[in-house]
Amino acid sequence: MGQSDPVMTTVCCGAQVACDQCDARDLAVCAVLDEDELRRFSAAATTARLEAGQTLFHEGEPADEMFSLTEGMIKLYKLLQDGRRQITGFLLAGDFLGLAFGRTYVYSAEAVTPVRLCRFRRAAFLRLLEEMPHLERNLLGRASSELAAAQEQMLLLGRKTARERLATFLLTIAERQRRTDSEPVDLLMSRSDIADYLGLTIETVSRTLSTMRRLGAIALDGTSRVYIPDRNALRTIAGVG
Amino acid sequence: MGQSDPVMTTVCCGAQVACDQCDARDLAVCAVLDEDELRRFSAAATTARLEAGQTLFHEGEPADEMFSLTEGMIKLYKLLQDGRRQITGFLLAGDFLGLAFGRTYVYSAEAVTPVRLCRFRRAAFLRLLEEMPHLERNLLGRASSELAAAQEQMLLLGRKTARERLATFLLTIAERQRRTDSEPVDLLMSRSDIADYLGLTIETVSRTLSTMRRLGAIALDGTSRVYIPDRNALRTIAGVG
DNA sequence: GGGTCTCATTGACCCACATCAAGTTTCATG
DNA sequence: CATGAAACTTGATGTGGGTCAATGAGACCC
Repeated sequence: MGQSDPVMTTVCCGAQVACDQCDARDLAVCAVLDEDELRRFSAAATTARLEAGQTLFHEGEPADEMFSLTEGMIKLYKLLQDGRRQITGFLLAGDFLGLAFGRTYVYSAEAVTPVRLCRFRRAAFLRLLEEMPHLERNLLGRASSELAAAQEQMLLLGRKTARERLATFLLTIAERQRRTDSEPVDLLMSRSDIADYLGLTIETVSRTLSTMRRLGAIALDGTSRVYIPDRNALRTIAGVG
Repeated sequence: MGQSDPVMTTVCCGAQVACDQCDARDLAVCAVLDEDELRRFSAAATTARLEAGQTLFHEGEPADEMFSLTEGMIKLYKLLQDGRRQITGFLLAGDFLGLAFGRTYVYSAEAVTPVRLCRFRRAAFLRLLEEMPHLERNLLGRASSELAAAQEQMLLLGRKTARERLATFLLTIAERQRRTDSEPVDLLMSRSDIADYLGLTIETVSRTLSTMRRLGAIALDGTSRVYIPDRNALRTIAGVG
């Protein structure tokens, strides 16, 4: 999947208008900019779209663009030469990706669903960063929470059982989607993505979900809709975290 | 280990002098400051010392101090309630820790060797951050590399075998210590720390090191001195990475 | 120099999860 | 609505690394 080139729809101008209508307007880095800053910011941006399965960039490629995700879901992953894959994160609207002070990307990025992004030339973005201290502070805050999430994930990968991993994963998704206890969550990604995110195989993911269903901890509607009748019960299974 | 309170040796003034003699002067965040900035910076700092095994802070405590490590090694870790532990990193001179925009520390920090640190009140540090854009950029750069390291570690924890984990670990240490191929590296930390960093048990760490010794990939001098005769051979075992 | 404490190594056995192999469901397409 | 492919589930079996237990090796102290 995703070996074709990304579809880059460049919007010539009218970026200001686009920002007003943007789903991520209050979530993304641009939320901290004033009107004038936003104008300069959006002038430096073009927009891009990808279909599900398309690759935005590969680990090791020169990192000369940075992105702000405005719609859809993107997964970040790293590969070993024999094809073993570790997904290091799923990004949603408002998330920033591609920040690299080194020369190359340190992970690959691929669309899980159709996505829209704002796209910046690296040099242009770094210039904006110098001009706008808010922006830098916001990115530092983002990096700092991402780091905390990464450490949480290390705890999961290094020390949790399969059942604890799945429970933790479902709770995290439920919180990100801000669903109440009775509303279902939408996984969006495949079993294979979940497995590669949790350091398991698809079979173990499937079996563990089935067991949790049998125990009444979750209910499944189709393959990607999950009901969590009692979040605290799941928290117990997750080993809190 | 490390349940006693940290020993905080507050140096009343003379911080400027201390900076001149500091091992980490060119490695730490202060490396980017000019003379005047450094004066203000060091005025806001006190110094602290910890013995091996002492705890600097615990996960969940209010994060009202931040630290720059100037000497020795500190480990960061997270715990599950039943005591399972994941070490998320080992810090050396020049590393910064405790940066938290949230209210509490997201990990615990404990001295592996005797350490010295510069210590800042959170509010004072954040004020310095506003005044000194270099500083903020430097921290963003640090956060960004830490994030890359964290993702590399997720790949290790989620997808590598015990042998690959150990090989990767030894190579990383060898690079951090900038040893030539023939010089030995010093582990400093215990088998239990290594195990909790690599998501293994002490027995597996020990067995795997013994196997690697038998294969000639490494030689051991005592328990913590490791010779790596051919780093490329180890790289092959590590699955490059 | 012997005692003891901690840490590391080694061995025997076990189990959670991986692997291999069928099915089964879902969904796109004519 | 039939058809095929891809994704998912389930079952049978294997195994890497965990668990439990014993032994060895330093370090420190009297």
